[in-house]
Amino acid sequence: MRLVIATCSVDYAGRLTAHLPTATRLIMVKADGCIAIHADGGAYKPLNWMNAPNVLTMGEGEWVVTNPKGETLTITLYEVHHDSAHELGEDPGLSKDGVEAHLQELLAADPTAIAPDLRLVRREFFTDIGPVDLLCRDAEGRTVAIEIKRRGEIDGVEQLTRYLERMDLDPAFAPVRGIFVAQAIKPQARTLAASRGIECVEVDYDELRGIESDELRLF
Amino acid sequence: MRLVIATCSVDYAGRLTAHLPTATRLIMVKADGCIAIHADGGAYKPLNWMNAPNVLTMGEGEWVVTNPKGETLTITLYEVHHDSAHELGEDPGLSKDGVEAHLQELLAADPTAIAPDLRLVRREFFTDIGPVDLLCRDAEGRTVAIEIKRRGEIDGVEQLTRYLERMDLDPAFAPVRGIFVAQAIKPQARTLAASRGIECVEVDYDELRGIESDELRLF
DNA sequence: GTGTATATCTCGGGG
DNA sequence: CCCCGAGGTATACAC
Repeated sequence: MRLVIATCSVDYAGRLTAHLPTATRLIMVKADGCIAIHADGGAYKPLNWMNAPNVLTMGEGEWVVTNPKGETLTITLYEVHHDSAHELGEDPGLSKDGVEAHLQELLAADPTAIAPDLRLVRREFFTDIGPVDLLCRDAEGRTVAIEIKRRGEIDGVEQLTRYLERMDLDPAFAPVRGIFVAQAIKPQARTLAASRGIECVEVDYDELRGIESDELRLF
Repeated sequence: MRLVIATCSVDYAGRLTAHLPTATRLIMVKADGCIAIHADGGAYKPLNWMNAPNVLTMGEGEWVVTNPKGETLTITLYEVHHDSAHELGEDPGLSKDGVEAHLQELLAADPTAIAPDLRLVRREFFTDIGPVDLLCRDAEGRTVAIEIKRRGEIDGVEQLTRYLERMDLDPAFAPVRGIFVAQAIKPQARTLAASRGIECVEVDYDELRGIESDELRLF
């Protein structure tokens, strides 16, 4: 990784055009070729950047980065205050816990946490417009499509609505019952769901993990 | 801005928990207090970060960052390879061109670029679920709701559909004609729009700017 | 503050 | 390659 602190101006031309007036900034050049220009504030997002793959041409006081899509980033250097290079090596990468995938896993293992009469038919059931998180059947033998979100907002209801619309076209499934599941469901999402006949269920992630642990302990 | 290259491990506990095994990385500390940990590759997003406002406690071989929401980032330092601080000063900020706002401006100035019989009634017409980009009337006197996007994807069609549903409840408007406008419209968005009776129009940004320039030149 | 829409979103997975 | 969906999304802006 190369770190350059320089007084510079920057121009990006690609999906949009953007210009940075002259000021002192950090230019970060990573081993994979991607470049980011940071100011001394404003969260983690750089002011300008260019992802790999790209080609970096370092001219006299001007760096030009181009990528295969025809986007260009032009850095005009007026003064370099610092320039150092560092060998970092491969990064073992980040491990995460607590995201939707895990929530889906827990609920797939025990759909009765959503409603007592559910049994799982498939996880990630593919319709031609995308995957339904959980496909179940209820006590009456009705097909149940379940959309799981960490946070229950309007988007998720829209998504489930699309799946329901689609599956209702198939007589083998129709009429499909829809359940929207999240750790917390916002009032507007709840209202929209209600107006479309979709049930809402809130689940507690920690509690689910607790239940799972308890069940494991029984064996 | 302080730049530290160090062999370290990192743990984040907050909206989720995440762990980074020991490796050499860049730790960037910005003037506003926000911290980002970068590997030597993988685009501009840091592996871990903590935005301002937060409190950084630098102990012996361990930095702990906490924010008001109770999230914590713990950096365990094993070896520091580089440590430098730099005065960057205020950044004048980025100016952009070519985003949706400008596209909307150009089309508001001349809705006939969308369809020859349109005349503008209002820009940013507020319904109770959000603003319609352009509200027009056509030659037949029908109300036309127009949603403008840089890239035409399914979300935009959903958005326009919600506005149309809403406005159709008002007899003063119904039946509302819907037009989805973008520089390029993806096939699935087109299909969804068609199934909902929404028209699709692609516009060329450079051409619009050209037309605008021509008109200005006439005066 | 909540709600809504945007982003050069980024990033990853599946067909 | 595109499409789709998630994100510790972040960010801006209206109410």
